[in-house]
Amino acid sequence: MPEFLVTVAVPVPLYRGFDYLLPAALTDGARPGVRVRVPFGRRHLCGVIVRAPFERSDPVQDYRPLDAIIDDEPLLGTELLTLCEWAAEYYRHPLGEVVAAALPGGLKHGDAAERRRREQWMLTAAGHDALAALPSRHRAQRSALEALAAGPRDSGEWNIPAAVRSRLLERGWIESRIVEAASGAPLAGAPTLTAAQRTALDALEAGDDGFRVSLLEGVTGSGKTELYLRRLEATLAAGRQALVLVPEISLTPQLAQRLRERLGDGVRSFHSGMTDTEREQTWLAARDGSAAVIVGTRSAIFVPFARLGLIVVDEEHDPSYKQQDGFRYSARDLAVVRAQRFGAELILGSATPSLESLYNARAGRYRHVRLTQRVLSQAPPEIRLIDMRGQPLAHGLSAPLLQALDRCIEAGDQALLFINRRGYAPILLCHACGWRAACTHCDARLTLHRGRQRLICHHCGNQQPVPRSCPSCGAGELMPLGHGTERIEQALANRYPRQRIERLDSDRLGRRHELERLLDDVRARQVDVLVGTQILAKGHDFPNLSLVGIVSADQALYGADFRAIERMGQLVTQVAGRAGRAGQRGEVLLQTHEPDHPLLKLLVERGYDALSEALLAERRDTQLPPYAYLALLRAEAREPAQPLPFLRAARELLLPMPGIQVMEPIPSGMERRAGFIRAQLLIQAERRSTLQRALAATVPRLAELARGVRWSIDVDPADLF
DNA sequence: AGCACGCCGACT
DNA sequence: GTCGGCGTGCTC
Repeated sequence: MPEFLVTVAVPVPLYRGFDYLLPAALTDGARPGVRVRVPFGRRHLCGVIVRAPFERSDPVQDYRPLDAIIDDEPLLGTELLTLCEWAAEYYRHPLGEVVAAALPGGLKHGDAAERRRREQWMLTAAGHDALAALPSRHRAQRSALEALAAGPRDSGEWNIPAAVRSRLLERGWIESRIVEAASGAPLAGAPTLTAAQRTALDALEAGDDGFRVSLLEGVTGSGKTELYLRRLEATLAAGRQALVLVPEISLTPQLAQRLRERLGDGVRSFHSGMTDTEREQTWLAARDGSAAVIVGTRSAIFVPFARLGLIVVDEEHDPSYKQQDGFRYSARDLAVVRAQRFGAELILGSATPSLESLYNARAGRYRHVRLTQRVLSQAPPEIRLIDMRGQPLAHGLSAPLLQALDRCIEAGDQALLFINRRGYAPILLCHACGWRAACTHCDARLTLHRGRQRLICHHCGNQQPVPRSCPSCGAGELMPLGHGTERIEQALANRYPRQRIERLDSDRLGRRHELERLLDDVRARQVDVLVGTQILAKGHDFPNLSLVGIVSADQALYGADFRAIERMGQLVTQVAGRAGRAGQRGEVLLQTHEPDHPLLKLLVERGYDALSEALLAERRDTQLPPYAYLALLRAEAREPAQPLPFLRAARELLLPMPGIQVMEPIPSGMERRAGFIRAQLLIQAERRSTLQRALAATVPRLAELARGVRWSIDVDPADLF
């Protein structure tokens, strides 16, 4: 009697398939995509069958039988499974780990794939009355009730503190109900499109249904979201589902709510801020077709769909679509692959498209749809450079910027200041001996955080108390050098004691409700000046800003990374775009010590289009992406002598491969980080396929060379540090 | 990544 | 004399 084997993807970092004997009693259910429990060494793991049963041909090899089959039906359909296989190949990451990354929480560990009934919260009649009568000092209750007044919310998507919820429940103002499936009808109708939006929508719609990629380039305020909505409506009307990706968790509730108003309550969120159960339920709801639209962050690219018709990647240029550790995939690039294999439509939206997408549009692979006018038709903000050289500065702020702030505040308008640096000051210096607070684990200075009274390393998270006197000479006065968001916030609070100054950076994002409340206050014009980092550039809507100040963008101009200027252009344009949205033209001031830098001038005088044009020409001349393909082999070890020899050995493996260039291994930008010495090897190719071939032949062999060295391969690296 | 096996230092 | 350090080797 012949024996049968199945290949199982096991969640371990190994580049091999693992074959298991299939017990005769289990033959029927063993299909690709089905989860199984398998013995692995001394452990038992949950894996996924990736190859249908095949007859055993090797009589010598010792196989172990699998323990059990978990699913009756494949949990991963062909579509998701082949996406995982493609991603594992392309990013050179073990398939078992890719599959594990695609499965949410409990499902990854073998929990039964059961759809629970869906619980929703809604207002009672008493709740409606209470909302009208509630004193405004009950802020938390009020905003919770207001959220429900707009319509029922899924228990997982109604982010309020448990204490507030139980208080409301006690008073009989809210109730929960179990619903079977999405049922709510849209609450809002569609607004009339502007002529420009109409033209753009026609361009998105033209041609047959099915696979197509459109790069929707639209300046801030040009109404991209309305176009997404139109295509989403059409997709749902055709009985298909849609996936909408956003770069940041904090953007999901906002967008999900807006979509829900128009598309009904089949809109569900999916992101890492949800509990395992919530994510698992949403994942299953998309898979069985009962969730119509999923709004999510990067990891949502692996949500399965019964009938996927449309993917939208909002702010497609955003670097957070690239995972920066472990399985280093790009959700935006996988969206292209997924849409193509599934015959779905893909819209890449941005006010500042990545050079990759512009290049693809230019090459005719993507439709290039432009929305150059703002809906409210005011002129786009003009960016004015402030030459800081030799100027007196108050906490990093020049006289012209401070004067503009004065005028803005006097007029009762709102201002935004952008600085891409958290904390109070990036350096703490001893005035007497020159000592600087440094991280003991990294080649980095510690950042002074005054609010928390701590010195913090932004690279490894290491913290220590702020010393009273210099630890080196014992005598000197310690002075903060440079400026972060905290310091600017404080300087402004001192200058404008009667105004409300708020800070928005990842340090303040601890509690989700806090962010939403702060944004509400900003929109209600209760905040006069908002100081923050790049979070401000990520699509939050501030309708009342009349002044945007960019404290500095100079770092990018000296930045070693080849994408630094592209990023700077995107950030500056995005932040500037926040200015002057509702009727009034905004003012944008950019402080710099490099007012003559040609690319900075180009951006300011002729805009992101012209900058991207120039950068593309530069990339072509230097043979960098998108005109070439890169992979970066990173290595790190506790022992300083280890990474480079490992990379040299890896280079020897790679050198004979045709069609690629292999650079000399070099120490990483920050050589020591979190106690590890790091180095990297850059591989370059003119064609994706030759790079792929070279990596396929060499990467699985690297494990043998790695003695005490941790390594990882990064295909299409986002930065070269 | 786990989890074992295996050969050298400070403890009851 | 044992407990335990983490080097290295393997996982169908």
